[in-house]
Amino acid sequence: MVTRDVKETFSGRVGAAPAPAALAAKVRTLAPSMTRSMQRVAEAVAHDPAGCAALTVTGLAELTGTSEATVVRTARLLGYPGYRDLRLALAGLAAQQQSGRAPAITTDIAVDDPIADVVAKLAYDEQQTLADTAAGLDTAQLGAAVSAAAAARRIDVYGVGASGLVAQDLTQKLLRIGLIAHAHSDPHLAVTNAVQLRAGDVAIAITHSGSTGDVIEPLRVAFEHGATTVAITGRPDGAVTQYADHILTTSTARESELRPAAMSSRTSQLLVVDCLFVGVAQRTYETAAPALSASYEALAHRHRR
Amino acid sequence: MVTRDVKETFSGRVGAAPAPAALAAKVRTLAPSMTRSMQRVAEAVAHDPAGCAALTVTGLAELTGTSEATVVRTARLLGYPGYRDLRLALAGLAAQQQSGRAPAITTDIAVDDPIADVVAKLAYDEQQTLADTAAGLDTAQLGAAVSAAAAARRIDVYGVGASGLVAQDLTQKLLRIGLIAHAHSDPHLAVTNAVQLRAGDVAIAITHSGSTGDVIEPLRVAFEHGATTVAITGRPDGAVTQYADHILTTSTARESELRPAAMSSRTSQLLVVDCLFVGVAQRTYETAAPALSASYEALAHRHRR
DNA sequence: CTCGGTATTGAAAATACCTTTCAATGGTGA
DNA sequence: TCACCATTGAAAGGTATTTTCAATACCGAG
Repeated sequence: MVTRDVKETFSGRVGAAPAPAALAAKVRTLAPSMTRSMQRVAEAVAHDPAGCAALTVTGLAELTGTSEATVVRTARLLGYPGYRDLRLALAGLAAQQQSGRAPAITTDIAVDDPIADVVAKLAYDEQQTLADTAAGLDTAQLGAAVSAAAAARRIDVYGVGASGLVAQDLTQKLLRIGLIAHAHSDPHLAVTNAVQLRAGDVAIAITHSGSTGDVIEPLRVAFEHGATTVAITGRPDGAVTQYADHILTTSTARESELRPAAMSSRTSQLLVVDCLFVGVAQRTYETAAPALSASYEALAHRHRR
Repeated sequence: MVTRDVKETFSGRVGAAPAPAALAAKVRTLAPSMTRSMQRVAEAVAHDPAGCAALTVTGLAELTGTSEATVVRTARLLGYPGYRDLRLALAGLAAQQQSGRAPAITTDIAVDDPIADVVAKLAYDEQQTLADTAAGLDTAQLGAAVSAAAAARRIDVYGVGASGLVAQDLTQKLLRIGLIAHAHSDPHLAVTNAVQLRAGDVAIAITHSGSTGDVIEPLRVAFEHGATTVAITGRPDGAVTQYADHILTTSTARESELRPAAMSSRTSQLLVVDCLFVGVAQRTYETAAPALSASYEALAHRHRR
């Protein structure tokens, strides 16, 4: 193998598209994978886009008590070629906020919140999660995943815990349009099934943390057997992505004591899965449409009895 | 008299404030006082703000067939300290223009919609569903259900098909805070378990149509054995409600060929289930909080290995 | 038509800003 | 405790921007 010197330049670049309005979401998504100083920079940027847009690298470095190098690294991690471009995006964001809507302040759910507040806050947060996810989703990656799935001989989906339910949701729907799909939440069975996959098949791993071994292992096997692999994860830098041909990023809303991460990650994952499904249904419309109405009929009879 | 060299720097500055969105107007106002080359630059800027924002001084100078100096002079005339700041304003303007354009999300998803539209429409629809659900949820009923569940000896949840996943989601979370909860999607097992229930237990049926026999039957049995029964349904007039002490209504968003009802009903059901969960977690905070952090710890270790 | 003066312009120097390198540091696991 | 790797910022190295300045175009008067 040829070893090549890689400039630090592109090493950290994770997100594909420079996000316009999805910046705050992206910061949250990538925050866990950032170093402390980078987090400080990211926080400053997310907290006051307009203010930061007015600063030079040096200024922002001073403000956050870090160095220019760190600022540039952060900009790279957020998906921009350099600080200059991050700054431009920031200016855009600032303009949007100012002209547009409210900055959306979310208070956490407290133990003594009345139930009506709980409903309002949860609904708001999940709406926010949806918006963030949609904004941060790389449509090129999604399109590629859709194409692969639509043409697949067979689709295996891996997910454990809360993600397991999302995996089942996806397969339920894919089955409805006549595709061959399986959800595996048992890691052993997942691996033994993964060895059956070959080129033209598709394997999809769903993991919020991006580091769930039980899900990575079957994806690795599928990858090595030549299947097209897709990762749906909240951590585009996670271990799972090294075996993923296509990466679909879910957004990470902040969690709190009473609102576990599983809640918003699930919302985000489901949206991605829905998009994937509709995309596949579009591509296979000829067969999908009659299959859908057939299953609809079948259920209608079941209810009527 | 002392003659001093005056830098060209501030000579041309005319406008007082850097214009945010009124840039095109400013260009027109100042055009007559501009030299020919400056007019070319101003015209380019007014014509395609987004495009120019992507260019460096040198780029814009080349594009307009002028020099960097002229570009800077034009920026100054427009009221900015230099080209850098004009460029930032341009980026902001571009972002505003773009966001102002409505994505035409009112329409249904069509077979030939590009994938980006699919994402936007789905996200929008699900957001709408959430808002509708939150607005239509009866907090009194929800509060009653929460009280019952928080005090329950045991909680059984019934759901089949897509609702089965929601049932599992709920039980997963309730288990996490130390409650005893089971999800049943097998109607036979559901009924045989329902006969075990008695006063102080809670049975929850989840059905979008409100008429799913497989779910109604176990709820009826639970009801007759004295358990407190809850129905989560999109049809508050459905058959399921006759055995329900508390009714939680989910919203019914319109469906289309490519977007089956299961999609938005699931979103709606999940919100209701989340509210129920958080409510219960609040009431049982003493035991729920340590249980939540314990399960968090357990998972963290699993990922770290 | 020619000349002197002024306005306009761009090439190139100077500067500010951004990016990269690299050595020092601090934390982590063996 | 030691060796190692990740993290960090100082400073070197490049670009982009700004300024200078000389060349040129323009204009009105003689």
